[in-house]
Formats: sequence, structure tokens, C-alpha cells
Amino acid sequence: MSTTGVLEELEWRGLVYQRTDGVPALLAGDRISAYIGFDPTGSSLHVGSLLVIMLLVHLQRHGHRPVALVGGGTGMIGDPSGKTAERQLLTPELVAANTASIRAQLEHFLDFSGPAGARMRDNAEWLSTLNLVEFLRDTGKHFTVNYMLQKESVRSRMDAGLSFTEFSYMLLQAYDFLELHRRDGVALQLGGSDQWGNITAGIELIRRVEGAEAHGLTVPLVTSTSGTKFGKTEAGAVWLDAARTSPYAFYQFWLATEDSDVGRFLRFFTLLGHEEIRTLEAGVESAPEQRVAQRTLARDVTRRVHGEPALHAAEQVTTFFFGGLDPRELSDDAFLMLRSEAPFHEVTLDALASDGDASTFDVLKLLTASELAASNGAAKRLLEQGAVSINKQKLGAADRHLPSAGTLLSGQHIVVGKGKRDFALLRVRA
RNA sequence: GGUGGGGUACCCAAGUGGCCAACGGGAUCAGACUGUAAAUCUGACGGCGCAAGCCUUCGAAGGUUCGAAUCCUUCCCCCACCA
Repeated sequence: MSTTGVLEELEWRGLVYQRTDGVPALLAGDRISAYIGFDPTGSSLHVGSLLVIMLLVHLQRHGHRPVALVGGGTGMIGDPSGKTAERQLLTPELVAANTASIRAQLEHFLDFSGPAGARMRDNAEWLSTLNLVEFLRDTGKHFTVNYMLQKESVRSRMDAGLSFTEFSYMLLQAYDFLELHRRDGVALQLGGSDQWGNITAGIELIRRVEGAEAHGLTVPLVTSTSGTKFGKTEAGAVWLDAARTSPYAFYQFWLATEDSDVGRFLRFFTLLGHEEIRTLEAGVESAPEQRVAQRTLARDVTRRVHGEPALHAAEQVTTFFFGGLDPRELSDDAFLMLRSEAPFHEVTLDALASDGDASTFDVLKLLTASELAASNGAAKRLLEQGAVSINKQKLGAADRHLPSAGTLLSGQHIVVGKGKRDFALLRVRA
């Protein structure tokens, strides 16, 4: 594979926000190593992280070596970039646990074999044993406080306050870059746009200490045209961890992409070719109701993150909830599949029964038990607004109580629906 | 350290003794329209309750009062100007 055309490819996809001047020559030349650091602030990456991951994937496809760094060391400190307030320190145990699970997720996206095989690093390896006096002499001496105060991450915190700990963060990240430059010959650091200040600090350090030229490139912040935050749904952040965001929910997140965003997202998050993406974009114009672009996006990303079987399951669940299938016709096997893939809860008959009447279900309880409504009050409002369906049958405000006999499918299941796109499965135990 | 201003629900923000579960906007949810889109319009938006109603909430803790987000006391925290 040739390294030519990587930058053009990245630019075509809109993945380049800022870069140092030397990047074009660097990427067009021989194989280089490029790294991105991932913060172990949480136990899982989310869809936002996917953008920089794609950057590594593109580089690798063009013959460069990706290095994924998990911040087991820097995670002990906390990056002030993009944060409006000082953060609570995480416990060492938590940092270690998060580092391990993020590392496992990252391994999933990269190819560790071949001449451009990816590498995985954890900066705890060098940071946890770093000697303070040596660090101040060897690294701190190369930075003036004046320089550090110029950084946006610091300036934006001058009012709110910034501990010396977080203030020092950029030096640690700079040191990481230097360390990776020495160990793995890393010449390029990638990151989100909020990382620019930290990246340039590293470039500066490498120049002063090694007399070598290093480079940086950042991706833009992903936004949605309607102004809502990318990667957030009603249920919160969209995680890459299947235990936190099910493949079905993940698939749905992408499927719900707005027309005005889908072309950009196809470029950002898939590896589809230029022609194919242009065709899909044209389809959004000519036959938007088919939503081929959204479907393609959802399929591609879900497959990459969760694998083919999980994608298949997510699509099956989607077909069931959104297709014309009558839940009464479902086989026991189908329910078994739904139980593991769709939003699912197990409850006792008592917990669902109307007061003093075990032979009818209280619809409000069905809604709260399935977590489609946060409280009885919320459930009641939904019912009054005509938003509730049971086994795909719309209910009206008067349908508060349902006979249990006619409601249970295959003797134990109930499909609860809220609005047009939220469904959950309940299994009733005696 | 001094003086002044302020802390209200997810966010912004009105309210200065009862008509306040608390104006308005945003966010969010739902309905209509549609394409599981956007925009638009409509409705909802603390909890419990079928309901009447009850409970909890206006920085914290006390107090005055028949009654407080609103008055008093103490405390905590922010902001502005001065030093």
C-alpha cells in the first residue's frame, strides 16, 4: 500500500482541522508512526472518540503505523483542555481499570500485524516512575510559564481557577510525545481540536531536546446541524461498549441521523469510497424517504464497532420494532433474541398488576418497569397524549388497565412502546 | 481587607408575605404533518394519587408569622468595584 494521497483523503473527508506545515511532506514520504492519546476518564470510549480512531485507520490503510496511547499515567492528573472547571481526581484503581477497558476497545479497531502493524502504549509505563526533580530539570526547563499561560486551555480557566496539577498536564503530554518519539519514532500526534495546545507543546519539546521536527494534526469537533450535541441521546452518551449502549441502540443512533448531517458523517465515520458516498448523498436529495444513506451509515459503523453478528441482531430487532410484524406471530426463538438484544426487563406479575386485581395490568407500571417512563406521572402523561402502545397496539387515555390474559405473548412477554421510536420488551415472571 | 450585587427547577431567567410547584425562554418528551429526517404547529414538563388532595423543592441551618422563594439571624459560596 502506498502512502500517497493520505492527506488528500483526510481533507476530502473533512477530517483535518488544524495541522502543522510539515504534515503534507511527512505523510507523503516513507512510513511514519503517528499517535493519539486516549483519556481513561471513563471506562468506555464513546462515538466522539470514533473520529480520531478513524484517523488512525486511514493512516494505517495508507501504510503508516498507528500508535494508540492510553493515558494510564496522565489519567492520574486530568487534562484541563475543554474543561470549564477543575476535575475530581480519579482513584488509581479506577484509572487502571478504565485504562484496561479502553485499551481493549482500541485493540479492536487496528491491525497489529504486518509492517505497518499498530502499537499500543500506556503512558503509565514511563510517567508513574518519573522522578520529579529530573522532570523539572529536563522537561520543565524547556517551557516558560509565559508560554504555558498563552494556551487556550489555561487562559480559559484563569477566572474559574486551575490547580497546579492540571496546569502541569500539558508538560506531561509533551513528555509523552517525546517519549514516543524516542521509543517508536513517532513523528506525528493526532487529536481532537481541543488538543492542539498540548500537541504543539510536545512538538516544541522534541525540537528543543532532540533537535528533531515533529508534527501535529487535529480533527474538527463533530457537530450536528440542528445544534444538538453530537453523540447524545435521551439515554445519555452513546458508548462503544456494548454493555453500556447495546448494538441495537447504537445502530438506531446512526439510523436517526438527520439528512443534513448524513453525508458528512459518512465521510467521517465510514471507509466508503468517494463515488459511493456521492451517490448516497445524491440519494438523500432524490429519495430521502428511503434513507439509504442513514441505513448504510448505521450498518457500516455498527459492523466496525460491534461486528457482523451484532449488526445482524440489531437489524433484526429494528425490523421487528419498526416493520409490520405482528408481535403475536413471533416465535419463542425470536423472543429469546429480543431479550438479549433489545431493551429488556424482567418483572414479576405482582409488580405490574393493577391494585387488587391480579388479572389486569396497570399500563403505567408497564411503562415504568420497562424504563420508558421515569415516574408514574410521566407514564400517565404519555398515556394521555396517546404515545403508548402495547404489543404495537396504540392505547388511548382510557386504556389504563389491560386484561393480562390477552396481553402476554407466548405466555410471558409484553412489547411496550413509547412514541414512534422507543420500544422495550418485558418478561413477566410469576 | 473594604463596599456593593447575587445564589430560584436540566440550563438561562422572572418573582420580594398568601392568587407560587413557582412568569418567560432554551433543552427535553409527546401529538399532528412526514420518511424512525428537518422545519412548523399543538401539548406536556417535581413526586405520590383514579381523584379530592398530600408530600418535597427556591444556597444551608435556625427564627418571625395563621401563612415565607419572598421578612429576620447566623453560616457557606460566587461576581463587580476599591485597597
